[in-house]
Order: sequence, then C-alpha cells, then structure tokens
Amino acid sequence: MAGHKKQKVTIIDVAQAAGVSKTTISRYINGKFEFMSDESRERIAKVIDELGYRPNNLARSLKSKETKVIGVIVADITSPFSPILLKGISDSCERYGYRMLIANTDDDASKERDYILSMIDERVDGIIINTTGENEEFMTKMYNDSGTPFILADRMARDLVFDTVRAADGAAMYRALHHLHDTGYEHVGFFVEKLKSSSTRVHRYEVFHKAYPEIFGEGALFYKLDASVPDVSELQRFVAETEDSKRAIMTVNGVVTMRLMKAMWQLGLHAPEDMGICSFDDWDWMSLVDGGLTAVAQPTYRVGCECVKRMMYRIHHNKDAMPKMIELPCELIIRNST
Amino acid sequence: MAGHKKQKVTIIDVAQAAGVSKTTISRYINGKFEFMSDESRERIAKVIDELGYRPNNLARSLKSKETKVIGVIVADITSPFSPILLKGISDSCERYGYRMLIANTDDDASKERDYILSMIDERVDGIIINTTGENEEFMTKMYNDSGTPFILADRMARDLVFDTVRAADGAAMYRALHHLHDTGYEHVGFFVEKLKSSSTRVHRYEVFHKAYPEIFGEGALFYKLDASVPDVSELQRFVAETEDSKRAIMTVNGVVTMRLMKAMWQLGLHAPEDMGICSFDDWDWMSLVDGGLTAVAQPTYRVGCECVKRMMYRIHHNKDAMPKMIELPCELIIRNST
DNA sequence: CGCGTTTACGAAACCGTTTCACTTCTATTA
DNA sequence: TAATAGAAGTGAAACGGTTTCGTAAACGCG
Repeated sequence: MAGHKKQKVTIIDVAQAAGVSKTTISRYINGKFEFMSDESRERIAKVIDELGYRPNNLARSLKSKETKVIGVIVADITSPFSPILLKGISDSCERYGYRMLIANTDDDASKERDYILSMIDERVDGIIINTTGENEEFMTKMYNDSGTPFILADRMARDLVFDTVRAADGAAMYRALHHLHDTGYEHVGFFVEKLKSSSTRVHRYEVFHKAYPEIFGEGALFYKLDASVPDVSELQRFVAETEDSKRAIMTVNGVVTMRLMKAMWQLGLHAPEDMGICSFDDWDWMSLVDGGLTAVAQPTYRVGCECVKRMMYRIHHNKDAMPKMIELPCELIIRNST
Repeated sequence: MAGHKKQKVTIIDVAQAAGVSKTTISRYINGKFEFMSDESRERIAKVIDELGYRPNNLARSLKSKETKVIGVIVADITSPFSPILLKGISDSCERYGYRMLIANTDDDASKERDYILSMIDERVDGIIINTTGENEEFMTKMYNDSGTPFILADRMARDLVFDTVRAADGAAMYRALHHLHDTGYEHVGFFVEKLKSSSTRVHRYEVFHKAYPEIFGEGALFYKLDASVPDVSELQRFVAETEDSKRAIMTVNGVVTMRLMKAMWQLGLHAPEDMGICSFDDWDWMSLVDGGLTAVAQPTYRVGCECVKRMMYRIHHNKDAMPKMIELPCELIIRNST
C-alpha cells in the first residue's frame, strides 16, 4: 500500500513534448540560458507550464549533493523560547530558499544523537542545534565524517569547536544588577533550578556570582534560592533573612519566574512593595502580572536569524571557517516590579 | 563551493568489502534476511559496522517513492498553540519512524501554497496542515495531482474534503456557559477579534450566539466585544451597560484573554469581584493572574497525535478512505476567576 | 576558401538505492 | 537417477534528475 503516488510528469516527458533532449530541459530548470536559443527557451517554458511539470527534488539532490534543507534540533519545543527561535530560523531560511527539517529531543542526549544521524542520512545541508550539551565529541565526529556543518543556537558547548550564536547574557546580568542597585535594592536573591552541566543556567549563575559583590559591595550577602524545591520554603527563607531591608529577586529564566510568581501569590506577596522582581527572559504574560515585570528580553528571534546567516556563509563561502562565537545583546525592560 | 560533502561510503563499498553483490546488502538493510545465509548476514553486519556505512536516504526514497517525512504547515508558529501541536505530531512521528518538515505561513494563503508545492516537490509522504482556510480548491487539486494526503489540524475547511482533527469546542462552549450560568452570572460578554472567513473564531462565535439565549433565556442581552479595538473602550462599555449586575466575560481564545487582562489592569478591575472571566484556551500563565483564570483547555497535544495516527492509517492502510472529522473533547478548568 | 571560434544542443555516464528476472547450488522426492 | 524445489544469491535496469564531453552548424576573418 505504501508509496503508491500518482505518476508524475518527468523531465523526459517535458523533453519529448518540447522536442529537445532532457539535458536542455535540465539547463532550463537551472537557469542556464547562456547556450540556448530564445526559441527553445520559450517552447520549453510553454510545455512546462502546460504539463504542470515540477522537478523531483530527491533526484536533483541525489546528483547535486545539496538538498536546500537545513536540520533544526531543539531541546524543548514547548519552551516559549523555541517558537521564537524557530520563527527566526524559518523566516531567514525562506529568504535563502531553504526548508527546515525539525526535531525535538526533550533534552535527551541519546535522542539528540539519533536525530543528528537521521538528518545526516537525509543529507541536510547543515544542522542548527539547541544542544543538550552532552554530545560534543559525537558532533565533532559527525562533522568530520560527513562534512555537515553544525551551528549551536543559544546553548554553547565546552569548547568553541562550532559556530555559536547566543545572547550576551553576561552583559545583561551586569546591566540588570546595576539597575537593581541604582533603584536602591540592598539584597538580591538569585532564583535558579538545579544546575546541570555546561548549560545556560550555569553561565548565568556564574556571572551573577561574580557580578554581585562587584556591584553590591564585597560584603554583600549572597542568596541562592533553589527553584527546584516545590514548596514555598526557599522564598520564605529569603523573606525572613532579609527582613526590613529593600530586597529583590532575580530569576535565572522564564520558567523559574513563573514558579516565583506562583510562590509569591501563595504567600500573598506583591511586587514591588514586598519585593522587587527582575526576570531573565521576557515572555508575553510578564507584562500582565503585578502590573508588569521588569525583565531581560533575549534576542531570540535574531539568534535564529544569525544562525541561518552564519550557516549560509559556511555553506556557500567558507566550509572551513574558524568557529566563531556570535553574541547578541539583550534588552532590559523596566516595568512596574522594580 | 556548495555541495562538497566528504565522500561517504556507499552500498558498493560495503558489497565489495563483504564479497557479495549490492542486492544482498540492500536486502540486509531492509531486513529481508530470507534469502541469506547466517554467515553472509554476520559478515555484512560486521562490514557495515566497520565501515560506518549509512544508507543514503535520498537514493532510497527516489527509488522506493516514500520518504518517511511528513510535512507540517502551521499558520503561526509563535502562537502558544503551535508548539504543543508540534510536540504531539513530533512525538507520534517518532513512534512511527517519521521525520517532520515544518513550515510557517504567517497566515498567508500564498505562502501556504508555496510551501505545499515545495513539500510535494520534496516528496513528503503526507501533509498535516493548520490551514489559513483559503486554499481548499488548491489543496484538492494538489491531492488529485500528486496523491499526497492532507490532514487538517484544528482549523477546518468549508467542506469535509480532508480528514480533520479538532477540538470539540462547541461542546466546550456549552459547558462553559452552563458553568457561568450555574455560578450565578447574569450577563456574559463575548470578547472576540475581527472575524475572518471560516476560522475557529467564527465557529466559536456562532456557537456562543446559539447557546447564549438557550442557557441564559431568550431575552438575555447579547454582548459582543471587539477585541481588535486597541483601547479599553469596549470593556468600559460592557461594564457600564451591565452596571449593578453579576457579569462575566468569555474570550474567544488565549490571545484575546491576554488583551482582556491588560485592559482590566488598566481599568483597575479584578476577577472575580468586578467581573468573572472564562478563557477559551488555557495557557500556562493563566494559572497565575488574579489567582488563576477559569479556562477551557484544548486537547492540542492529542490533536497532534491524532493527526499523525490518521495519516499513518491513510498512508499504510487506506489511501482513499472517506474524509473523516475527528473531534477531541476539551476540558473546563475552574479556577478563581469565576 | 580555409580555418578557428562560438553557439546550441545531445549522448552517455553518474548519483546510491531498489527490484525484477535470472542463475547456481544443494537437498529432496518420485 | 532424473526431475524438482527451494535456498542463496547475482546482474542489470530502473528512479529522475545533473553534468561532462563531444560535435554539428553557423559565423568571423584574413
């Protein structure tokens, strides 16, 4: 039952109808008009139109070795981050005439490997990957074996072996902490989930750790709140420890911000009266709660665009360019909560 | 520069190394061990492993006429609806061994046509589409020409010419209105954007229009609020007109709910004191604002799964099955706002 | 007019599989 | 013992294009 498509019109049908060889038709399709009489060209155009001919991309790619498809692997498609990234990639691909094969790994390194293999089998021209971070050597091997270029979106690998496009969240962290300090906050708690290897989380935490004493003074008390704890105890602890002082919380990402909002609601706390809030990630609903949260907006859409741009450079201009780190600035959006 | 991949090992290399013909290798790859000695089989396995051979899917598909790729076309990838749908599709595809080629149309009918063509050129085995609704005849023609099956996700076409999988939002609307009525609300305003042809919006509006008098009584005043108006005037009008009575607003979808929350914040209104709220669509942040919004949760993930399931049936069992409408139940989640 | 060049096109090889039609060898059966 | 059936393959033709190379005809030029 499978695989029984209608018989489509092939290049040979067109050639016969136009009274030329398929070579000529092929040239026509590929826009090589240099050595073709106007007469032939017009006749071919007419025949193609009449027959409704469309070249078979599989056959084309088999010979030409390029599919005009780029593979996109995201770690979690349901995260609000992914659709924006995908839109950036999609819009750019469209401009360059590329299509996207998309896969979702659920942050599972083994699935990630499977999808990479599968995409290479499919002969994609390149892979943009929001990686779990655990397949660095595997990807290196794949790159060496197949020559398929990889570009890392948002999440970086340990070493800079692949082009990487990401938000300049370090700079943004400094900017946000300065803002909190300038606004008069005395203590800032950092709300973060359990740290996994080499992730964005770790990087943000490290920057916070470094920046906090620089900005709030050497002796400033450092608060790290564990957002993985399901109840509100961590938040209560922070509130208790900072009694009578002006305090704020900085979250590590949007998911954590959401958990924070839930916990605050449970404790009846409101921003900015009871506590300032600055969210890393600016998701659409954040402009709604408590009159709007101050947030660091990531350049996610542009990250997608830059990934494609860099991919095009690699594919068309310099297959073996040195891996490059491209950092895009974040924006601090100051709202009601600080 | 383009298209210069490393030379990969082909079936011929494997055949030579194993000392058999490529036919045999092909059989091995496709699991047809019937005509093969155990000896050969083991040798081939070993050689494939040593050489790291992976069959070229382009070549395979060219001959076999199936790509194991299904095309997915969404109208708006940035809508919170899309990632959930995609996850449903993705998870199911994975189970069946299919990959996804994804495109985003920005609700543009002409882009939709381009992507359909492009996917057919790519020889996808089927297309799941969250359609703009304006290409019904085009899709019919494409189906007739190419035999590529279409399955409509969530949005339906005028006539039932394609399989359609959607939420049973009619039933959900009745359920929600009954809930509002039972809770004691006297007036319900329906908050909806400008109506476009044959969309989900129109359907929900029609059901509301029909159900409202049935549930709230023949003489019940009917309020339709235009969510496309950027300022808060529509909301003010509703509040003024329903003065001193228990009132609620039902939204047509999550985007509109968000606009409503913004407007309410601007006017200093809160649920449920000033006005009940029932949202069509339950997005994650809705459990946060005003202590949680009562909402109709769509079975979006399952819609994705069912699309794939139906697609598999069509591809593998019955190419020419009668188009079928598959409706999945919604869930009413009662929270603080009503 | 002879000769080199350009123009316009075709034949055939090739891309990496699958598949059809056959062959060869061994074991069983009448 | 000859006939036959099945096991275990093989060779070559697809699949639908692209690309290389070759060449006939037309043209320019001294």
